[in-house]
Amino acid sequence: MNVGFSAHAKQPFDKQQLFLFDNSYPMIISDFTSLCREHGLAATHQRRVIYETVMSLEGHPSPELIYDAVRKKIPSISLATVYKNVRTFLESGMLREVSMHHGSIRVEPNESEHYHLVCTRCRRIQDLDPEGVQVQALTKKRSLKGFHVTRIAVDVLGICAACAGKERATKSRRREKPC
Amino acid sequence: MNVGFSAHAKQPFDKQQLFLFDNSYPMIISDFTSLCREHGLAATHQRRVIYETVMSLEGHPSPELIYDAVRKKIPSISLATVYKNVRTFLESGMLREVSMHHGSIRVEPNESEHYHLVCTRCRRIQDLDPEGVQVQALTKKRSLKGFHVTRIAVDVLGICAACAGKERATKSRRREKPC
DNA sequence: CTATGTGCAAAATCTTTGCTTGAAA
DNA sequence: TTTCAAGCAAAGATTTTGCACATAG
Repeated sequence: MNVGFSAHAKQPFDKQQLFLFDNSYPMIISDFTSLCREHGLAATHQRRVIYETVMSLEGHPSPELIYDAVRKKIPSISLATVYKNVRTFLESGMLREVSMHHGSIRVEPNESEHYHLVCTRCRRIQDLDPEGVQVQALTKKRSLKGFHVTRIAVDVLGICAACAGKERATKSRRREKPC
Repeated sequence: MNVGFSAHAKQPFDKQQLFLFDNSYPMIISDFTSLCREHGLAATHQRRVIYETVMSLEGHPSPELIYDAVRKKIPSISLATVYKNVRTFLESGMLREVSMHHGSIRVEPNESEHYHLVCTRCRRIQDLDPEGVQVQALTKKRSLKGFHVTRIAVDVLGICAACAGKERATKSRRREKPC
């Protein structure tokens, strides 16, 4: 089941208009409170403002930038609260990351062409053979104009077998060290 | 022009065996010293050990992990030297990152399916329409076994127009704030 | 009421910087 | 012998944590 915005609902964040796609027909769910309930979270004022702020921002904001924007509406909010809630939203699936943040730089010693399998729970990275997948079509797009392509990185995101097992056992949502 | 290792040169890092592919035929270049010369870097002992250590490591090591491994060979090396050289190698193209590290988490408010155009110089991220590119073939690979795929992220890496312009003007290699 | 979230301050990580000494070209 | 790198210590940036108080359910 996917949660998403209608194509135009984006710009000034037309608040209570979230849609829930069920692979068959869209159904309207009331508001942020329901969205939180869907994800098992308390619908606090701070959360609502953080979420709406993120959705209203252009680009790919960092926690600091979100904090700066949220402070205009709740001057007393703390950076820790923004961090905690961004993390909570990411873990619950209400928001997602541009690409998996590993906390530190990761160097790639494997010089051969390959993709990655990245676990969003434990952040483990495994190499993946690219056989039969052609993303090179991307380098021919006119929308690239001015951009000099050097490489195309493909990350297959999901839950690794080890984490899926643990999940069933513990129901924990905590971020974990790589399996 | 691509610099790479032969398929089997990987395991215990068969040192002086680097190959230079010219899109036509491979030619052998002498050693680490030549590789450094190719990239305009001084071939110091520390650099050699750091580079060889990275290439010998399995997985996708962080600077800390590289530091731990290098210290076994040069106990007096400093973490700062490892950081400086990892950065130097990444910027010169002698090594590459698993995926672009942005220093902080980046949240994706755009819920529609799209890819990213990422500048490796200024790290700016732009959205890219995925029209006509099918990476879904990846979800059918048997090598995925046990991994539950939720999303496939595609990053087109390269140099944005603004950075390409600056490069020509200043020849600077410094990491810069997004254009 | 009871469980969860917030705010604050402090700590833990990760990374860079300035400067002096040392090594490479 | 000049230029670039290493080592060290300190600072800067990013993220998490513990705890007292507040709020949602």
